[in-house]
This record gives sequence, C-alpha cells and structure tokens, in this order.
Amino acid sequence: MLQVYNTMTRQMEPFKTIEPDVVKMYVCGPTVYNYIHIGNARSAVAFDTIRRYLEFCGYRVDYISNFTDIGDKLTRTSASENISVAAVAAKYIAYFDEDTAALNIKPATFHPRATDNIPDIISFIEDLIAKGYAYESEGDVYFRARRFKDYGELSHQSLDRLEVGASERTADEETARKEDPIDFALWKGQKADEVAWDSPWGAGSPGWHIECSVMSGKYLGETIDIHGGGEDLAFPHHENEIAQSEAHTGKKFVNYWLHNGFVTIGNDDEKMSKSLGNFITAHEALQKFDHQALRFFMSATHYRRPIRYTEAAIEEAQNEVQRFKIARANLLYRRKDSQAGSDAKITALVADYRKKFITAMDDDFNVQNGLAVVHEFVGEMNQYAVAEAVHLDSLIDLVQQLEAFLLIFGVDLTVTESLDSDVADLIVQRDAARANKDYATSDAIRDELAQRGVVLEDTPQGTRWRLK
RNA sequence: GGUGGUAUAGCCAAGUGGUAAGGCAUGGGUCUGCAAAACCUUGAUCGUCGGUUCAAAUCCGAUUACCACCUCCA
Repeated sequence: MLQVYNTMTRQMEPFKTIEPDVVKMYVCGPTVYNYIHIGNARSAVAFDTIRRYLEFCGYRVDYISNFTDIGDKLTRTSASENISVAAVAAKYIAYFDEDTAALNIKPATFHPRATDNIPDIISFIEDLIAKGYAYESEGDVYFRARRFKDYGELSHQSLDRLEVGASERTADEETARKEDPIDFALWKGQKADEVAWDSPWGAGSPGWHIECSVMSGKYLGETIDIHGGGEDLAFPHHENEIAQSEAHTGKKFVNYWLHNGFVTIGNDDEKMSKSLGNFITAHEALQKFDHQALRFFMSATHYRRPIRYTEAAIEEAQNEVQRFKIARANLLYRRKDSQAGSDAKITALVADYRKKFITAMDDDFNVQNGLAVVHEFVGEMNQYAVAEAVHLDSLIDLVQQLEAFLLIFGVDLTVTESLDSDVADLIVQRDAARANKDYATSDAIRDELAQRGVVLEDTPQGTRWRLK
C-alpha cells in the first residue's frame, strides 16, 4: 500500500483517494514572465514522476497545473520586452510547453490560466467578504488571517512568532491598508499601467493565492487528493490557499500536501532562484545536455530532497541512461537467434522484480530504492542477453518491463535510432573483411564509424551497432 | 526570534536496534583477433562528543557546519 509524507501532519500516511482509482491532483505552476529555470523544471518533473507512478499503479490522474499570467513580473517583462502582457504570457507559455515536452513531462489534464477565471475569482472573493473573512480597503481586498482558526497549521507557524517583514518583500504602503500585517491580498486595486479588470471594488487584479483556490475548486472539486508545489510555497502560499478555500467551502481543501525540495547550485548549495539570480534556465540546460539525461537526473532523486546541480552529476545520469539503453538493445539483438515461447524462470523473475519495485516506490515514491531494483533487474537482463539459448517472449517481457520502469522516470527507451545506408554498407564490408581475417581493414572501418558516432560490437550472433 | 531540513566510501545515495543496498568513477580479472558491451572482483563503521543497550548509522542528550521558509521565489 502506498504511503505518502504529508506536510500537514509531518507524517507518512496511507494513501486513500476520495474516489476509487482516481487521483485529483493540483500542482502550482509557474508565473509565465520568463523561461522556467532548472528549479521550476525540477518541481514539474517531481510531480510528473509521481503522477506517472500513480498511473503505473492503475490510477486515473486528473492533473491540474496553473499558469499565473498576471502580476508585477509580467508587467515588468512587458515593459522591458516592449510587448503586451498577454504577449508575454503567450510567449513564455509556449516556451514552457517546449521545454517541458523536451523533458518528457506529460501535459497537465488541463492548464488553467488566472486571466481566464476572473469572474470566478471575483465571486469567490465576494463570498469571503459576505462570510466575514475578507474586507475591502482602499480598492484592495484582504483576507483576515486570524479569523481563520487553523491559519498556520500547514507550516506549523505560530502567528505571534512570525517575524513581520522577514522576507523583506512587503511594501509598507500595503501593510498600512491592512487590519493586521499577516492579512493577505485577495484583490489589488489597479496601479498605473497595469492590466486591470472591473470588480465590485473598482478596477484591479487578483492577488496571487486566490487563483489556485478558485481553479482547484473549479476543475477538481472542493476537496482534492494531492496538492503539490515547491517547499517554498508552503508558507505563505499554500497556507493562504487553505484559509481561502476552507473559509469558502467549509470543507477540507486537500487530503495530502506534497512539497518538493530545491535545486541548489554553487559551493554553498544555495537555492537556485530567480530572485537570487543564480539560475540556469531549462532552455539553456536542454541545449547543453542530452534531454533524457537531464530528465533522469531530476527524476532519480527523491522529490523531497535537494538536488545539487552540477555538470558531472548530469553526465553521470547520462551514463546510467546509457546502461539501460544498451541492456535493452542487447536483449533485442538476441531476437534473431531466439526460440519461440518463453522461459518460466524469466516470467517469474519479471513478476518478482515488478513486485520489488512497487514495494520500494510505495514508500513515499522512494525512487532511490526503486532504481536499485531496476539496476538489479538490468543485471538479470544482461545475463540473459548472453545466455546460450533464449526465448522470444521472454526477451520481450524483459524489455517491456524495463521500458515501463524507465517511463515512470520520464525516460522513453523506445525512441528508435537508425543508420544511414552507407554506414550499413560499411558494416557489411567490415564483416566480410573480418571473415577473411583482414583485421587492418576491419579495424579501419570500425575507427571510421566511431568517428561518426557509431559503435560496433562483435558478438557470437553477429555485429551489433549503437549510436554513441 | 520562530519553524523545518541536511550531514553515510572519490562522487550520488539507501538504510529508524543486530555486525553498512544500489549506481557512477577507479584498479584487477574473464570473454574478444584486438576492441566494445557484459560478467566477476576491489573500497567506508556512518559530522563531533557523551549516554542508554548484550547490540546503534539507526534511541536519548549536547555540539558543529550548511541550507530553506517567516506575504506573491518551484
């Protein structure tokens, strides 16, 4: 049975869905004013990996992830790039799609955008005002945090101990409009040059937190199974979402809160973030590294642990992916001399490893232990690949199981590679030279192909090739 | 000031009481015409100090270092 670590209770809990076989999952998406960086990508990868494992286990996952397409940051990009705010959003959403596709992150079931949900946001806020949880102040609307009895429950903060302004990101003018410094904005009156919508409180735009509450409720329902995001969002973002949503519905908002760890960079293991300016965009990294290696690098670390971004680590991930690919290819190469049918031993072995893998992953998506099982499985595959006699169905069983395991990590091993026809000809020529023991010629051809990125390997069944 | 997290071999890292999984890298070996791939093999007593226990990386106490959050950063 799957156990997950719930930030709310700080404990492992058995995972039980609201509806059988369906997981309702919401993951906080990016503000689309720039390329996503490696840290943003890690979050998307972490939850994509979780989603894929849930699907592997047979769940249907209704996965919603938003785009925040309004706010100061878009306004600033709009000015610096001299395009409209809508164009900024469209541009960076397109890059988001491109980069996440390159990382083999499945698109969300739906990607709602804040600007497409303004009427719902306004009526949600009106309800909070009607219930006494919110108040208007000079064109802004704020949430009375202290009125919500469980405020601080998720992050386990005591309201009286919070250090006001510790993040140094709050504006004094805004604080002055609040009844209490911990109150947070639901609606913000229009400032000069900002995109704004009409509302009962005048022209303005939604606060940051409200969009997630509204869209989660609208697309998944009042209570959902999983809400995910970076651990920096636990407070205040998710805390505020809980307050808004539960004040609004009177029901529990989320059953399991999952938070991913950061990507760190540099000798001090500092968090990679846009505000610190120490970030590398996914777009840049994808140009530099093999896409699958980069994806595997991120999904092969447990989602709650930090990942240190280094080139050496990504290259190591590439070696590991290579090992999986070679194991698969070497097994498929044996189809040519295989017998029909299957080996009972292999059938049992595949079922056994599948079970071991699930046991490992059921422990809060323990990918390290899951991968240890996969590596042992690969060892078995490699031994079968050199067995004297092999059976076709068993070859296929092994290969398909490996593919299924790796797909959870976002690595698609079935991407096919092909040879140029002249390369194929050269391989034939080399085989002829070897048959005549003309090793000077055969080695020259092998060297030439190596230059072109084609590796040749001689086996008892013939010469097999792979791309380097 | 408050709240969390992390510290295990060269590197990544699993492991919540019984004599340290797995991977990458390295050295050696087998196989090969030579290679490659594969297989076999090679290494740590777990930040520091103290305690509990027959037994601790695992429990308790102290301590050090680093990271993060405390109103819009995944």
